[in-house]
Amino acid sequence: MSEDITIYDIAKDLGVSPTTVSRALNDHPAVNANTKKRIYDRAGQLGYRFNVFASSLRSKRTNNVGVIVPRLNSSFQSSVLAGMEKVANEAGLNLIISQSLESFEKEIANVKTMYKSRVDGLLVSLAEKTTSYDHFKPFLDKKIPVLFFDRVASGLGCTGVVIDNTQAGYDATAHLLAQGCTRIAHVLGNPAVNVYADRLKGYRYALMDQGIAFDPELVLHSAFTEEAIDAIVDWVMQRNPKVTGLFVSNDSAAASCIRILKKRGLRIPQDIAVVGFNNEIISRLIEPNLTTTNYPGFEMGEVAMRNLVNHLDGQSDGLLQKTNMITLRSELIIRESSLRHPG
Amino acid sequence: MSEDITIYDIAKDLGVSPTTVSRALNDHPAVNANTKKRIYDRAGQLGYRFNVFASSLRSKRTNNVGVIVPRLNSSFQSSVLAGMEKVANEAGLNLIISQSLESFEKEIANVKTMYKSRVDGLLVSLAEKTTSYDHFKPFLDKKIPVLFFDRVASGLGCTGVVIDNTQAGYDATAHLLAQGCTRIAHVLGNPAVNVYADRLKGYRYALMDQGIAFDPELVLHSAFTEEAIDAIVDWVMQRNPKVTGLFVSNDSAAASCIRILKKRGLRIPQDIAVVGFNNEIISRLIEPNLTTTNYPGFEMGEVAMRNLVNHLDGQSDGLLQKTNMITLRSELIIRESSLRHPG
DNA sequence: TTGTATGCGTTATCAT
DNA sequence: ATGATAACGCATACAA
Repeated sequence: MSEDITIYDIAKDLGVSPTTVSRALNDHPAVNANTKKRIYDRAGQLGYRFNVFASSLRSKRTNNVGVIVPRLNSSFQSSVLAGMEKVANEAGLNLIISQSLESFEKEIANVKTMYKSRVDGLLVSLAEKTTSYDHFKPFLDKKIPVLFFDRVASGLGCTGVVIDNTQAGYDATAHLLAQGCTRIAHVLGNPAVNVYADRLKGYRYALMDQGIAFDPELVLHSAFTEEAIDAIVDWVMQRNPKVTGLFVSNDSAAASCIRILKKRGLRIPQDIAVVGFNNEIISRLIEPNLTTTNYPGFEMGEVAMRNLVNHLDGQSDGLLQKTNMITLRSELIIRESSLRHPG
Repeated sequence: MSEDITIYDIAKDLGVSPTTVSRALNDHPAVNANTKKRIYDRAGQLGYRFNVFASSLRSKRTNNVGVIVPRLNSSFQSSVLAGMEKVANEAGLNLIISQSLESFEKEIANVKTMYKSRVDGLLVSLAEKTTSYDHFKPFLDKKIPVLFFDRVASGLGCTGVVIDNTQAGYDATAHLLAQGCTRIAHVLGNPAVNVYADRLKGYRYALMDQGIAFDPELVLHSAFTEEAIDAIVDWVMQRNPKVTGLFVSNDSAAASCIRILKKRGLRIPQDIAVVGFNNEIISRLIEPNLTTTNYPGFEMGEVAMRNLVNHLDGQSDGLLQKTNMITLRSELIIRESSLRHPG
């Protein structure tokens, strides 16, 4: 457990003041290039390690930003994080990542931990079960920036990075209609979450535009847990008249539905055309391949982090305050699970 | 941006010394229960926030532990992290998580970041591309504990938490042999990684035990990237005499292979029986369902973190030093993709 | 361009 | 059971 080298050691060693060493190591412009080089080199030789705690204590900046996601085990979230990490690295920020596992309690605990860790900013995609936003209040009170991505909180005055879920829901439904489906069932998650609420809205608009009456009997709220999938399929098969199109707001759930529907003797897409959401890897492995909406994960991560960085650097106080929602492009990817009229 | 409350504020407010406040907040036994309660309450009222930086600066402990995983988007890794988080929470430790995306360079950068962050300990599952362990030297030099899980480094004297990959590889191969496959191909990742090397060993032992000569023509090293999958299938189909069993050391790759093999007109398992590895969700969605080896992710996370915690608490200096490898139980899960003789 | 002095908020040490 | 004091390593206001 060798002793840690400090800027005092380097200073003494080189016959300069600790201030100069500090400045040199922070690449301060007012330090002689020569001196700077000598200090850099000596620091390297001595195995100097910058003390983030002393620095944070003094400067009141931690260079840590917190990220809270519902689940880590999705290719979408992994892409988001990769995008965030890229931008954060360039800006010299570290990421503290945690997952809420869709639980409200766990999200509250995570936010509290982030607060105690004194992150400079927070990036959040809300848990499915989140029902209020009080847990973010300490951040807002202290004016620590909070940005949301994908699953955003409304009414907090925080910037959000999203896709146009209403449009995406509309496109998915319109596609099913164009394939000749008239009885289209829609399965979504917690309707308090913007992504599900908006897609449902799009579903209704698309029906409306085709003069088809909205039937609440064709809308199901599901927890999307493994156990819930069987219930979804049961529900679908019990609809009367028969459902000919199924729009599930989640790829894994949609894929599982396809599997079970096939087991029960239904042909996809002839008997039921199926559309998912998110373009997870599974959508290209299930048979038939799943029609879905592509989510720009990496880009969403980049944009969210870039905005936070700009805010922290004070480059965009005016801009960010006014920006309330940043919308990225998404697209419907049509595959065999919904293609009834090839061509 | 209200001013932060410090223990001095609480002390002044209550007419006690800052030392007492510090002790009370750390639940020091030598503080009067009454005083303690008064301090707790007042801290709450004033909105006091513990300053981790001042604390870390003085105590030289950060209560942060770093975790580096190859990829976050797998249900296995997500389980591992959940297990780690559970134990870490109970011990009052925070997790700093980062992904190497299987890249050696990125792993080096991650380790460096963890070092600069002064984590109290490090938990690592190596990247596929990692070829040396020099980047861990700063940790070892400073006697900061490094533990490996799943993909472990040998020769560093660090504890590792693993499953018996040799046995698992043996069981998978023996199962294929029992199903009547004699020409069994094996596809693995970087053979420098223990998990692949050991499973290959198991594959060879199983063949040996059935008196079947090992044929290097039946072993393929793959990067397991999306692009590499087609190459795997091409390779499999070019083997001569025909391959009747396929053991792929990765579930997603195995699932993709099944999909493509089916497209090319082969029946699974009649023409080729397929076995994967890891029991990822995909293994139960692909058709036919994939035979695979179940990995105890959550438990692996718990065990690894528990060992680190014990080490940090100095509870087990003797024990951990001597423990070099902790092996958890895994099991072959037989599903339709390899079942040629039902019963 | 460089240096001096001080403080950030906590905990360790020693004392009472 | 409680307190006084110093120290952790760095950054900054001010001075030169």
